[in-house]
Amino acid sequence: MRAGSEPKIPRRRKRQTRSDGERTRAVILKRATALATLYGLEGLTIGRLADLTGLSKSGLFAHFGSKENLQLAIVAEAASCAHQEYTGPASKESTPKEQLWKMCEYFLSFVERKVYPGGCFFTAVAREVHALPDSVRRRVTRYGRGYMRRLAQNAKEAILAGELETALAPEQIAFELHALMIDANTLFIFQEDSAVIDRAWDGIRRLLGDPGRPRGKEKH
Amino acid sequence: MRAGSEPKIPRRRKRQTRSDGERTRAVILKRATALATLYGLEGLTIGRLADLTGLSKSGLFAHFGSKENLQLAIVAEAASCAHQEYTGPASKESTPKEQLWKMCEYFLSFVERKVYPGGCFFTAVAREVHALPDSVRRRVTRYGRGYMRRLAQNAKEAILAGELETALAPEQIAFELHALMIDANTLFIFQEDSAVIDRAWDGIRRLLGDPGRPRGKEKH
DNA sequence: CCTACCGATCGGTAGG
DNA sequence: CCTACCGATCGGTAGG
Repeated sequence: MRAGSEPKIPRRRKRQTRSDGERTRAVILKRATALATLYGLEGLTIGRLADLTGLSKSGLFAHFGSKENLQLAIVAEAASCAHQEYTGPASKESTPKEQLWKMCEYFLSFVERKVYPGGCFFTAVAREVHALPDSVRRRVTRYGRGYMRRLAQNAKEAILAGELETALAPEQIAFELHALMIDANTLFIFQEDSAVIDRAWDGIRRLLGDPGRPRGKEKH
Repeated sequence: MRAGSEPKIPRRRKRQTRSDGERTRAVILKRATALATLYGLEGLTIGRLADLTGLSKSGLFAHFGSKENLQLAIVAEAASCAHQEYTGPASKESTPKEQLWKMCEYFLSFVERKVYPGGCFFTAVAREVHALPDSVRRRVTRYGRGYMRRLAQNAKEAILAGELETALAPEQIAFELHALMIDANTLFIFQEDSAVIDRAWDGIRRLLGDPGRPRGKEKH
């Protein structure tokens, strides 16, 4: 993630076509999102991002029009990545309980594989909400609420389907799963303590009542 | 916390004595620490802090000598506040298990009373560790590890003393208590969801095996 | 503790 | 997509 180690976007001799411009934009966004997990949406300046992608500051700026639009595009990219990496694949499971398991498994795998150097994007930028433009703040908090609702909804369906025997309310299960996953994310990234992934699994197994289930290391 | 709503530090006619200077410094530090929980240690600029305290930029700067020293002083102030608010009082309890209860109680009370507008200081600045000077980063991460160790040590002593019957390792109990408290802090501050404090308590009670214990709202 | 400054960088613009 | 700028603000300094 050091500036010098990233390949620059190649200059082309002829005028770029529309699809070239879109490809450039996509490359910028992927790097920007990864970088924002380390330095935040405010700490990621246009100048630094321009250096990192090998464009001039104003050349990069032209792709977005304002820093606020850049931030909104980054949030959208992060949401898309999250859908592709953990929320989406979990939806393909056949039962609510299996979906819940996979939500946890894909999320923790996402963290462990360091898809983003700063771990979960929405956790990383949540701390900045007081400093962000309203539009950006709203989308970040909305995503967080949606994720929590999804966990609770899956837990509720699993209980109703008789798959999950528990004395706890679905919202309680959702909160505790969330706490275990998010704290594992944070401690893994910031204290460089990889044992926390296993500790999170220990708690998840007790919540979902399936202690014999294998950890499941396979990639998806 | 708005700039205009805070009283300025009064100008004095005569040259300030040493104790006046120290009082000014203490006032600056308290406001700076509170502000850092919202905007981070990097987002808190010397200019903004000077406006907020009614000093000139260089007048404020003279108290610390560099931004790094200011950040170190803020971290020390936050650690001192944490000791006074939750870790210290919990140490006065007679048994390890009661200490563990109080660690949770005082921490969640600290969050709920909004002692700092951004909640737990160390959680708030943990996200910035990649952008902070080495000296500052080390002290922040060291504090976090010490807090976790304290939870695990208390859990271990409670188990050895026969106060806490559990199948879990002390480190597992520490991690789960930490996760519940930190996620409650985060959701309380950033999603403005006060139900999470009760959800954290629900999880804590199951971990510490004392479901009949009253919540305990009294201030300390 | 102040005024008056420094070079660097911020987000953003003009014009091509 | 570029060069060449803009005013504002950054951390920090000189000198009192």
